[in-house]
Amino acid sequence: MSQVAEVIVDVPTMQTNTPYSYLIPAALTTPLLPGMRVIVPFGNGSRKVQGFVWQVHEQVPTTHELKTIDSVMDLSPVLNKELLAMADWLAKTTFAFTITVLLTMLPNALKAAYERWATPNSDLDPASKKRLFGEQEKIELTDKLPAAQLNELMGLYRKHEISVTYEVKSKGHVKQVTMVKPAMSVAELQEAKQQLRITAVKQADLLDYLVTQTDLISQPALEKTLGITSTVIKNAAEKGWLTRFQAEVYRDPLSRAVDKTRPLHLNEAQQKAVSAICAATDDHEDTTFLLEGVTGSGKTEVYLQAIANALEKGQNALMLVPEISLTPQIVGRVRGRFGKQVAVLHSGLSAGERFDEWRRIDRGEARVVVGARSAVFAPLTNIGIIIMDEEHEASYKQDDNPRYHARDVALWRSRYHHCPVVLGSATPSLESRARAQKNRYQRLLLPTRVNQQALPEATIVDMTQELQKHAESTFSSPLMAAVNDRLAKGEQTLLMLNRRGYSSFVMCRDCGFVLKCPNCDISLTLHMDSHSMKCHYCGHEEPIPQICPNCHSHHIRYYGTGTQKVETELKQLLPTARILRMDVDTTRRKGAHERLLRQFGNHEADILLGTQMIAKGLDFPDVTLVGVLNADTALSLPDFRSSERTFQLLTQVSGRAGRAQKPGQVFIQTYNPEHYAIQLAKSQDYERFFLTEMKLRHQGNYPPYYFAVKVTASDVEERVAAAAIHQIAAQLQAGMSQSAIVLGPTPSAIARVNKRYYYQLVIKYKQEPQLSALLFNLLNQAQKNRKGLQIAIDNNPMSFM
DNA sequence: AGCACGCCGACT
DNA sequence: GTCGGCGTGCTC
Repeated sequence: MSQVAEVIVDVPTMQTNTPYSYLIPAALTTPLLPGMRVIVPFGNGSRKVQGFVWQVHEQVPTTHELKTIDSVMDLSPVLNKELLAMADWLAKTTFAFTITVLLTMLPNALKAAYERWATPNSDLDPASKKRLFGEQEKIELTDKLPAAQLNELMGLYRKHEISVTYEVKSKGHVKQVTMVKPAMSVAELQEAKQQLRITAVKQADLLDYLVTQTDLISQPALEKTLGITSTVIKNAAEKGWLTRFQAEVYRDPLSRAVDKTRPLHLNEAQQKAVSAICAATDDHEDTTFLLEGVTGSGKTEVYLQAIANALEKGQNALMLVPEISLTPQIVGRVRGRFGKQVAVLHSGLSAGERFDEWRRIDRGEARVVVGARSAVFAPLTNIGIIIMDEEHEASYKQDDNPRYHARDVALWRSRYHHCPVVLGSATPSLESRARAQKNRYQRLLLPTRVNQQALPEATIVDMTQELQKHAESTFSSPLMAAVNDRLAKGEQTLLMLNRRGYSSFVMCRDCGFVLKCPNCDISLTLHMDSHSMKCHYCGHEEPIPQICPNCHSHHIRYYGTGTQKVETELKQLLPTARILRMDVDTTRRKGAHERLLRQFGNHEADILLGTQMIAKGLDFPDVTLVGVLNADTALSLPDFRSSERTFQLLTQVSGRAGRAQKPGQVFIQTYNPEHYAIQLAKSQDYERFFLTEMKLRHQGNYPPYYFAVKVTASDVEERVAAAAIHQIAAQLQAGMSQSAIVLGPTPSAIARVNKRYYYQLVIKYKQEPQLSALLFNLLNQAQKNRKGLQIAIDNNPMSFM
């Protein structure tokens, strides 16, 4: 009896979201295993797609003929058993297609690149052939081809006058380098040297080198060390002195040497935490620890020692860090401790570098993985510990399909590997803290800073008062006095602004007209660096208006506050201060982030002005002052998590002050000085915040008391989106129990993005066994509607907006 | 997704 | 009468 492979094909639709059966080619030399990539014929004609082998089993009788796998792309599976099982689970819980999940787990380099090529048949008339193909034998059918030409070619294809072939390629390439090794004995080489003409200096150098060096060396490296050209080496190869061959190399994203670090001495609380975690690793228990430690309490050292223990026991470690704080500082500390066994995965890597790091993990050459959200899918085996730093960070949730939360995946893997998970934070998410309360998680506390330094003293500045005292300014007088004081002392200041861009919008003072994006429901943002107005959602760009397009007045002005504007204002107030600005615009280029931090660390600037990204994980000993310019921005958002976000951000950024010997000071400028999130952030009282916020969540039936699902419908026609969401609401209401609450339907907070209208609803529920099936049913129906209506389901959304 | 099939309007 | 528009259904 022959075998059949069940294949998940790379066609992300609801109808094809199931394995398809294929015959296995008889000529296969290696066994076909689940997790291998294959190329299969799919659909009519000769269309070929990439697929993943899901299962292999004995053939059973079927109603229709099976096609045969075209070719196998891998010698060994790119996805192991664990990752395949996880993909199945993740597709079900996030309402995503299995293929989408599988592709998310792999580096981009392993995704398929599809090509379609057209070749003329013999009965194509010569004139058309000349016109369409010119001198070429075949042309590629891409979207870039003019539509008319593409249509004509497809017409000819239907008439069988041309053929279309499909090619499926792997995007990534294994980097190869030419290696050189001596091919003669020392005596023979010396003999060869005797034969040289006296002027052949370079050849003599090369021979000298070959005589002494028996190790392998790459050709580029050899050329560089000896100062010779490739011609010399080529000639040498022809003369038989040396042989050249291709070898695989890794692109090393961290070529800089890192200083070795040694384990630090632990205080009592740290020691207790490390012991508890190590015991769980040693006993193979899937305990979840919530490591709650104030900023500067030495959480990283706890992580490192827990990782060291797992490595000693022959197990591997996974460490997740938010993208924003995946700074050279953190990576350096891990690399300094564990050296070359560390692989790093983050968005700053090129596709090739990412692929190489992934392969090092896959082959077991890297035993510690440090990375952002998607690193949770690293192909590590035998995991002994999983760490998730800053577990409350919203960036752990992916905001497009599959809408997974890295924390959920980490917990799944911990159950699979029977290993502990450490969720670390100074300000845990309410969900996690509530689970610790119920003893589902084990709580570990680090109550004091390692340097015995008191937490910084925080002052709330009431900006409504400031506004009355003097003209509108971003900076209050107490904050400016403090900044001046640091400048005089030669200490450093962090200033955080809750936004980006120069100013949030442009408004006409005469008629109130605000310049908006033509595609989206959002005002355009002024960017001084490019002298243009940009839409942060669709990327639309247009010139800055000089006169109001509505009433033609010249009184069109900038409103709101952005980092660029604040920087200009700050430079006027403090002409001598050296200011560094760090936001999305100044850190877009690769390595810019790192460079800015190094400059600040080297004391090349007095003030670091930035957005949220300066709040996380930075550790500069000379920073003694932190100013939050606008604490409110997030508070005014109509979302159940806005207080939590504000509290977390303020607490995080306050922790940046006074990390070393000098005491720190914090100023929080706000228009809501009495708000509990701001008051409790001032006193750094996480416990009171937790209790207060939990009470409100309880009253409002919000998570973590209720589960939530957000459903969004979008269409180019507003009516279609609105009608769809109302129909969905009715359908869901009918299928759920009385206790489920539906919020909406309403237009989304940004009701139009990229010429599409968005409508949404949120379901809050305690227990709805039918809901999952209802939602899948919804997706199934939506798929039938081909006119462009899109339905998105976000399980456990990070926000209701 | 991508392709074929099938049923209706404007043309050699 | 046909060419080709796109609405509908299927892909092992």
